[in-house]
Amino acid sequence: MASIKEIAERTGLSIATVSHVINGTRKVSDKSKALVMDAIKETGYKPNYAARMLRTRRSDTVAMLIPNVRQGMPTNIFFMDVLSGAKDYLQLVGFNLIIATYSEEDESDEGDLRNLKVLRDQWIDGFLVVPNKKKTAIVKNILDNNNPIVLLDRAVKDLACPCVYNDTIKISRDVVDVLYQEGRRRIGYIGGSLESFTGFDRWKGYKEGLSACGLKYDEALVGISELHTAANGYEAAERLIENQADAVYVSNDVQAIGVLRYLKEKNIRVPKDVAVIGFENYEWMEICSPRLTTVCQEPYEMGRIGAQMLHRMLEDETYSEKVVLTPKIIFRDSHRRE
Amino acid sequence: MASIKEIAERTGLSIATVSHVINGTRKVSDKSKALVMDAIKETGYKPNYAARMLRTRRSDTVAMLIPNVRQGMPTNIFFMDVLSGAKDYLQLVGFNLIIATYSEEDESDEGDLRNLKVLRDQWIDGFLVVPNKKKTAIVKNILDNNNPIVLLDRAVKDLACPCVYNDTIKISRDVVDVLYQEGRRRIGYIGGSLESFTGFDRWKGYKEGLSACGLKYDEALVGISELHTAANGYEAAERLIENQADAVYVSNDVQAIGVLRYLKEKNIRVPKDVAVIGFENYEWMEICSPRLTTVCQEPYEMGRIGAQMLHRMLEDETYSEKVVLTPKIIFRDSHRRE
DNA sequence: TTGTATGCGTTATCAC
DNA sequence: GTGATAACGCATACAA
Repeated sequence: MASIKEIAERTGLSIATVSHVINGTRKVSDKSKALVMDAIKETGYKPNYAARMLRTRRSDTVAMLIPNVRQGMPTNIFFMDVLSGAKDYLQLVGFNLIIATYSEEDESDEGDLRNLKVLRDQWIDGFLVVPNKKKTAIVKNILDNNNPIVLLDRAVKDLACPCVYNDTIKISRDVVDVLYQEGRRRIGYIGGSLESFTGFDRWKGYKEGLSACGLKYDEALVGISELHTAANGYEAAERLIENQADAVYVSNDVQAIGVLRYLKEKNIRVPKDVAVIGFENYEWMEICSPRLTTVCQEPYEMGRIGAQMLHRMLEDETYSEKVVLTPKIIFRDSHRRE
Repeated sequence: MASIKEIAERTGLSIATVSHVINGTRKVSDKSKALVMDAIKETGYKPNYAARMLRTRRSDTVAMLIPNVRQGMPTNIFFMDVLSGAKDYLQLVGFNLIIATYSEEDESDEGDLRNLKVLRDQWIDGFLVVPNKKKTAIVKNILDNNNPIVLLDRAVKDLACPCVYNDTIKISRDVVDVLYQEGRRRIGYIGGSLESFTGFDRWKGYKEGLSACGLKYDEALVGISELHTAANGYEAAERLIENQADAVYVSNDVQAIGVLRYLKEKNIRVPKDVAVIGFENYEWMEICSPRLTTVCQEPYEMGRIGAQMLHRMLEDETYSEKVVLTPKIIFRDSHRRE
């Protein structure tokens, strides 16, 4: 591998000049410039990443930390889209993106801090993190080390750091309102753990939505489960239906699968007997019977904007912002009165 | 940030000894060892990644290159699983994983080579690549630079490099056989471009399967489209049904969505009127009507094995292997005679 | 407009 | 068992 020294020798110029040509960091005569360019082309010279990094203390690399994703799960579409958004932006501005995960189940913070090489070695310029309510240690660790960080998807309220997240509470209120407008009065809720950021907000919005409509919050119509599995959704649906729910807001895609399976098995007509509104907006929701009305987040945008914010933070230390995205409801057939 | 020099000073030992303690690379007295460990703990010293990299010429970082993924697509589940498998293994053995994508549409090879920073800068220890039939330039470029590479999902036959892929031809033959055993005689095929590795093999297996059953290959029962979209699947289904297909093998998940939508709209009963076998094995296929019988690949395994192979190549230059995975058919309800 | 020389933090070679 | 020191390739302060 050719080095800058070789280019200098070939061109009869100094290392300094060559370096300045490469980085455009001071005035160089056109003649020298051309000389250097030619030599670079001939030798196929590439600046040594490690050497540059050692000198400049910048790696042009950011890491994205997400919770461990289960195999074959629709949720993976969400994370992949977030990832794509971030990656597309970073690739554009010449940054590398490292991907790492932490375990959602493992309770010990120390485990993550020990296992995440990317946190241990201090060479990453900045972090994009999808945080977990139980695992704020990772975020704190990054902040303690004075590393730039942008939180994705979930805002950590007691932590003053930049983030991009969805206004889940508002959209959940809207969902309830839609169902109410369609004449539903026993509107149920199925969702994930209240210990999770997203689980809590979606549930909170549901509750607020009820009272905005003048409806009572009824535990019998609420199914919360720690794990997001189709089986959980199935069981929750069973209970809600037994308690005469006439509408269900399922606040995550995996449980929605279970809910739909239950309704189909029991020949409960959607939306005639029970209206359903789901979460996330994937193509496959088009082929449910009937086509599923859902809340639509914009994961790609979230990733892209987050990466952009982080990039800006790397150039301007004082920059900090909280960006709130507004999810939309995609109206299909499963919510409306027939 | 504390450096190795500081540790040396604190302990009264030399830099060399400290380095050897850290790397376990030569005998050091227990006493010195303890001294160093203590100093490291006190100062929170971390070896400088760039400096080490500069010296050793190893980054302990590999990059995964995949085709650009469209937003909200089930295919993303597949890639995310591949990614997870690779990442889990690499995280375990202390490697970083960089993720980058190339555009499937962009015809110019040069575009990718120019835009992919990870290919330009030569600091990645090895590559995991999901190749594209039209874009072998990326693979060749990596090989030309003498970088270790493992191909994922798709084997490039004229290129002798290690890979993990599925025996798609065989499983496609099996799919046809299953439908034949169920009494179907007008078995159609819907899939993606024959210009793609996967598209070609699935189609080839279908064709071979037909002749193994003594059935004629009939163009009227075959719908190939360049783009994998639900809309394409829809149109293809329309044509096949008009031509009296009594079974359809849809060889990718996105088009399957379109096919199912068409059949539902036209009230064509599955599997009574038309049997359907799909591809990929995601949870949402459970809630189709009826539950969709599908070919099941193991993307997570593929990623994990690929990473493992690459890791081994980095330690042993002579190592090279081709691993063939065997997909399975997940039997649900959409294939069987009622 | 250009060149010289120093140092970034390691690892590894050689010497003791 | 241990230490001194060169070298990795680059960016930059200082000098000309």
